[in-house]
Amino acid sequence: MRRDPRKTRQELIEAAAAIFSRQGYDGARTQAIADRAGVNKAMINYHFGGKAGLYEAVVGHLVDEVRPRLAGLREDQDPPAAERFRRLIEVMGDAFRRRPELAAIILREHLAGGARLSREVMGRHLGEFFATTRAIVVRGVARGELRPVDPHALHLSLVGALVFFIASEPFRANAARADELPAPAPEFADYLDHLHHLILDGLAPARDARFPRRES
Amino acid sequence: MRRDPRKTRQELIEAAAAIFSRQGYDGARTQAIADRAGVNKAMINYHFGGKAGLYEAVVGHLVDEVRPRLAGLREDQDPPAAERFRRLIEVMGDAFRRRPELAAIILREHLAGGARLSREVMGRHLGEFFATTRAIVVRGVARGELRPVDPHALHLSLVGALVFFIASEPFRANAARADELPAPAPEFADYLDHLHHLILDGLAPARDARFPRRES
DNA sequence: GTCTATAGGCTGATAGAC
DNA sequence: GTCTATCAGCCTATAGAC
Repeated sequence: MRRDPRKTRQELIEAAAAIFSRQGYDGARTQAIADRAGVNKAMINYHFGGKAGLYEAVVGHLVDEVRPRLAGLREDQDPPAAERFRRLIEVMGDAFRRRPELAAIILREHLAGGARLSREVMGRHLGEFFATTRAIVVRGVARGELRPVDPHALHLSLVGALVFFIASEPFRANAARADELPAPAPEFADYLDHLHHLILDGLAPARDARFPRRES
Repeated sequence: MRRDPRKTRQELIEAAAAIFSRQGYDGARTQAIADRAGVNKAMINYHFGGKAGLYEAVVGHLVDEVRPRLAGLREDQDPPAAERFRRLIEVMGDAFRRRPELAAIILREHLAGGARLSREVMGRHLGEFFATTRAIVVRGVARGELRPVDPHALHLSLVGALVFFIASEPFRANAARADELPAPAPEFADYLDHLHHLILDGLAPARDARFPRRES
């Protein structure tokens, strides 16, 4: 049967994203990916040159979905830092909610040292990612809206906190099922609020005027 | 040649910790573990019943190294929340600096949903971990030292930020080598300070009186 | 307890028909 | 472009000598 080759590629990438993110590169079986995509295993080699090529295509595809929105955030320098952070968290949160695979794959690739990524994906895309946080911090400090802070440190803590929430969801679900956790995990939207508030004011009691209040 | 069986077990666990943390469970080769430990591959099956058993032994061993220090933190309720957080970050940071494998394995296991862990390791140990953060938060809020905050959310953001820093070290080293990152990563000790300050005061400008100042 | 040799299963990749 | 059939390699686990 003759299908649309673009559809084949697309379906392979979607299936691969799901499986690579859950099983990891080494744990993923090309047979499972092909089955999930509903295409023949040989198509992986025909269209992507093999498992490694498919993996790279997946990462590039996922990263490209977020890039334009991050670029917009980086360039719109007018809003105050608090508002820009809110948008940054919203954009990243939205990307991760719609594509939990992205969070898992970012983490797995960090753990692997980026060894499987082409220089292009690794440097350019993730460099831009960091540049967005840095742009907000530098501007905010210059305006006196933020205390002086290492942008790199803030970026790592923000991304780490965000990615970990998504990536640990299967674990928490498992632990909750086993009644091992004494408290339920927060909803994702609440967690994003929490992060925003934490970044702006930390845990300082009520004197905060920066985080938009909801109660009182 | 007749060796000390306890030494064989110990060396296998050490070697396995290094290799599992870098390559992941599926990526790890039992041959590589045996080579690194300087023992025969068949010893893995003799002493641990196979690859899976060795993995569980590794996780249990790593987690047990931190447990007593966390328990101490949980029970010493006298110091103010700011100080208890400082100690918590110090203890976790110290554990991760001495054993980067722990951070990587925690992350990988979260990604895998904890499927490879016995209920004991999963629930008891990590439940205690969360309980420590929660104890500090609950007490701090009750004393008015902290604003009301979801302990679970704080725990996730704190652990995520910390674990991600360690786990992404290979990636950053790689990116730095390729001149892809515009700024050097912070030192670990500085990052711990950053986290402590972030948790206490966020990015609020100078009005902070909670984080111990160093300059001025 | 330790080692060697080997079995047995599975995986990614390819050759070739259509 | 897609599929079937098949291969060669690798990896874990085991049987058995020492």
